[in-house]
Amino acid sequence: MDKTYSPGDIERRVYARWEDSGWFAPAGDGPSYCIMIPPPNVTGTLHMGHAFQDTIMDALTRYHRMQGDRTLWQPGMDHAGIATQMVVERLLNAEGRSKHDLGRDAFVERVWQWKAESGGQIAQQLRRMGASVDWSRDRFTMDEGLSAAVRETFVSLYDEGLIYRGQRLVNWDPVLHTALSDLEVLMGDEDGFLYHFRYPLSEGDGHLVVATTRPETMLGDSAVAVHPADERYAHLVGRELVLPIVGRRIPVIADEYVEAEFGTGCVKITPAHDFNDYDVGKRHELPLYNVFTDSASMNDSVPEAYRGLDRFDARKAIVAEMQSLGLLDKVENYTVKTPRGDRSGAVVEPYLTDQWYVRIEPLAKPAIEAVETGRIRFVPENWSKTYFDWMHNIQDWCISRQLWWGHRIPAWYDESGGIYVGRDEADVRRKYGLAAGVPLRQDEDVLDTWFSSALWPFSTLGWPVQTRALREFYPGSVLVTGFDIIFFWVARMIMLGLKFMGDVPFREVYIHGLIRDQDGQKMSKSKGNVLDPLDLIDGIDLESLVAKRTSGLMQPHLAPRIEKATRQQFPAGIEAYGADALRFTFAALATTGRDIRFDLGRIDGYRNFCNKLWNAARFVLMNTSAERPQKDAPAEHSAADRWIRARFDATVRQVHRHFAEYRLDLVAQAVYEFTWHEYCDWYVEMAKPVLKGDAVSAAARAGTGATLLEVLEGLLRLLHPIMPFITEEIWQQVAPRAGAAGATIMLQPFPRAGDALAGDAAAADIAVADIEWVRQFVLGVRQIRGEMDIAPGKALPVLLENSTAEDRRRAREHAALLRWLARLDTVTPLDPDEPAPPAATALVGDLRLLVPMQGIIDVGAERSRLEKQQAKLRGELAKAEGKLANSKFVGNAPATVVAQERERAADFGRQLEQLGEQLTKLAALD
RNA sequence: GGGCGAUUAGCUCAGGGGUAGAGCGCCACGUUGACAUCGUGGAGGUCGUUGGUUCGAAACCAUCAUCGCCCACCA
Repeated sequence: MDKTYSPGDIERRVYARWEDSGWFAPAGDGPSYCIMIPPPNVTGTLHMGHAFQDTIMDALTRYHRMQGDRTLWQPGMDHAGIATQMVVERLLNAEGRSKHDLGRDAFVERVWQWKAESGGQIAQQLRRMGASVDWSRDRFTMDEGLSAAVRETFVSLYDEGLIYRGQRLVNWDPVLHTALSDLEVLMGDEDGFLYHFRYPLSEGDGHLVVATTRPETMLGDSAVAVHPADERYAHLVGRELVLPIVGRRIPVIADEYVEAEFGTGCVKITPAHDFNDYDVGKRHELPLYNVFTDSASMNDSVPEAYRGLDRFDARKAIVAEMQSLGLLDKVENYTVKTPRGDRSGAVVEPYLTDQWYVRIEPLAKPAIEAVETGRIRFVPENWSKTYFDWMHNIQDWCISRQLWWGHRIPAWYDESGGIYVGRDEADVRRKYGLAAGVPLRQDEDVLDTWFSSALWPFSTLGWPVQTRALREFYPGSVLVTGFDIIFFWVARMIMLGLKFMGDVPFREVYIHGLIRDQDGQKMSKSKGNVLDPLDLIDGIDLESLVAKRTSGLMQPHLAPRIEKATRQQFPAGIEAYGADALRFTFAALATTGRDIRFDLGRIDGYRNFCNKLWNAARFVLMNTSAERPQKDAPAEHSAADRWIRARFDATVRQVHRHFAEYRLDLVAQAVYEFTWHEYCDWYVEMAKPVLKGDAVSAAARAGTGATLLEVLEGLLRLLHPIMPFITEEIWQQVAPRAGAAGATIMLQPFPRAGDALAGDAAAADIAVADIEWVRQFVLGVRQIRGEMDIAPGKALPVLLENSTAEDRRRAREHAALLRWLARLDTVTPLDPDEPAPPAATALVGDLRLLVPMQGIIDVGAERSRLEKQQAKLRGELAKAEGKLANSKFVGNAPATVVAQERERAADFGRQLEQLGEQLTKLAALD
């Protein structure tokens, strides 16, 4: 083995072997365990959020697989309608063509071609992360099977009256020319203006002043509304105004919707271009005047001067004309709530169109109950509140999109507009008894991408065919996802899963936090703070990193700033940390449900952790026999052996508990602590005198060798779910010596509580107590050494004062250990009446360790050292005594707490006494 | 306007009614045959504010402050 762990050489080889061997597929006859991957967009590449999420899912998957569960981690990708169409359109544009030049069929063909050539890069990147998904079951939402599931659900919902077609206002993206669901519209605060316009009365003098942020829509006004209780305007209700520029007569109406306190208390009503106005219009039976084209320029219904103008140009022109007419009352600066499409960034318009909707309430009801009754559990629990809030206020879901890439809506129209819904045209003709001669044309629209995503938990398993996989793996065990898609995806899966499978799609929903940069900023291309997980695995030099971050920017003028920040933060580029270090970092940061600042310091530390493990393994391999020990060869376990086994066992128990609670951060912390600070820092050091000492029996040597190997082998299995690569690589060498057989660590049993323990519990208890004593002893000597500046290499004599028989037994039995760990020369108990030489002191309970000072130690320094300890102890003692003197404490606190406090106070007292004695002796030397 | 979350060491974060923790960083010492991606020792915190509950609060409750996020139709 090399002196330093170098992941690059190992990871690809190890992964290829796992994949080629088919080990990711469900196996065995244990209970089913299933996680569905949230399908990444086919256009996507792996970002930090994916890498984090994949680490969590893979750790859970590997843990359960090792537990013997029949485990499936289902992979796949999403066709991502709008995103993918935009990518391919951009490519066409670069060739100087548009999708209309190609026509629908050729365009769709082109998208498939793009997918075959450049789509799904993320699958390769997932492999680099070590993801143990079952590639043999890989799915794509536009696969024939999944498309059949989409058609089946659509037809079924339609037949049941849960899907309908209707004309109403939708969120219209005038750039992409498609409808959007409410969720795809992002509301933002933007600087704008509030314009106050005068609308003259049609008869007599006077006018009303209306305030609007959207002057261009006034061309479509069909009323002005005031509040019914607003006395200022009560006399005008029912009269008419002349709509300026247009000249149309419009009524003044009264409606509760108006807030009398806002602005002038008069609102212009434009039913065709505002969701609220639409409702007002309905209540008052107002006419709708649509003034926009589908690109949101003015249509032919408006006065000639405005026809064809873009909406924002029209706005300026209308304000100018109102001003020249003397009808512009005033203009105020105003923060405008602006809706934008989440993909295009275009300002979205409420626009009157025919669209398909899912009637959501009947589906939402059981989905709410499923969470209320605990059939689905959110982790952490508080996300269920978010879920309920949304589900209780949910609106019908607009599922049609005016795109070409996606699942075409399985609806056909006859020449008079009759609607027929079926699996295909033949099915429709059969179902509705339409003769072959009746011309039918299919709906041009496709379905919202999230419609097919909502079916993912069962469509991937073969539904509507009743497959074995469906029986085995539905419902899934847990869904691992970010809170940002609870509405988009989680809620819809629950609704459709309950509807079509009659059961929840998963038992638990584990919601993880969002990965942010070291300053808490969201990572984004335009901020230039994106980290690519692959760069953390493989490393990247500074110039490549700068080039990567500054190329392809939407706003190229940001490049210099990004470059500067990048050069400052990564003067030497990014080191190659390896996938395991990255995964361990994610696991360690995976505290539930809060944002995560990705701190490079952490990954640095965990790379070192990999190296530590690697070197511990090197030590073990170099110092144990390659021969498997004979079954009946005499082996004898030392206290240290029993101690480390007990510690390992305690760690195993913790890990199981933390996995059950999805606390990967605590799993990581527990295994880190054990590996570094118990196994390496103490046990490996304790093993050295046994393995290398002269006066050691073969049986003792065998016992320690076996313990080193067996605990390491178990530890590798314990670490495997989080660090699959390095554990596999080491395990291949360690396992045979530790008596473990098998082709791969990933199919070995996960350590169970009790496995590692050797011998009876009583012996283990004694061993643990002895080793704790040894550690206190060693720490005491080291502290003297460190604080008194004694060379680490200098062997010291230690005298034991005030020792019990137990102390002397321990000192005798563990003399070799003490000498090695604390670099001691001799350990000598003093008789009770034997005079002690001047010495530096450390306490182990009531036992006083003395390091004689002649020539080594400065009396003054030792005194001030002891005085410092004394001061600390006095503080603690005062606190404890204060409590004990408080009769309320003694009277009310539980007896055990009081007893514990008494004990503490007594301990402090004794220690102070010891220190005091020692100080007196030192004082006598001055 | 509603809702949620956060506030603990210089930084990133655990913890949780009775002794304040980790990693990184910092200081000192160290080329002891696993590892300098290391070892040993050390310094460093009145746990955001103000009240309350309690024998006891960093933890529970309330209030405020600051920051972040989600939802919502005052034009």
